[in-house]
Amino acid sequence: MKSGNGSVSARIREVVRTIPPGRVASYGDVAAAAGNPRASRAVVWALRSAPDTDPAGRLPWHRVVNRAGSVSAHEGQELQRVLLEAEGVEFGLAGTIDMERYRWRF
DNA sequence: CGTATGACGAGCC
DNA sequence: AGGCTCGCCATAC
Repeated sequence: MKSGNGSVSARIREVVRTIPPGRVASYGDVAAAAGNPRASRAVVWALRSAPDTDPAGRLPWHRVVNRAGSVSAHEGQELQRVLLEAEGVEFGLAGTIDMERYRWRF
C-alpha cells in the first residue's frame, strides 16, 4: 500500500505542506513537528517515497534541508536551490542557508 | 520477526 | 575540513 494515509509518513507530508514559501525546516524539525524529534530518517523515507504517491499533493520537499542548512537531496539539488531562491531564500557562498533566519518555527 | 533502505544527526578521528 | 560510525525511526519484503 502506499504507505498510506493515517501513517506517520502521511503526517510528515502534512507537516511539510505547512512550511510556507521562503521558509525552510530541517528533517529533524519536521520529525519533531510530526511527533518524533528523532525520526529524521522517517522523514527521509517519507519524502523519498512521497513524490510518486502525491503528484497532485505537491509536497514542497524543497523546503526541507539538513540541519546545517545545506541541500542534501540525492538529486535535483540545483532545482531545490533554485526553487528556494525563487521564494526568497538566500544561500551563502558555501551553499548553505542561514537557518537562524529562514528556519520555519512550527 | 529479521534484514535492508534512506534526501538525517551527532559524535569521533 | 573531510570522512566514518553509531543511533533512531518508519516502511518494505
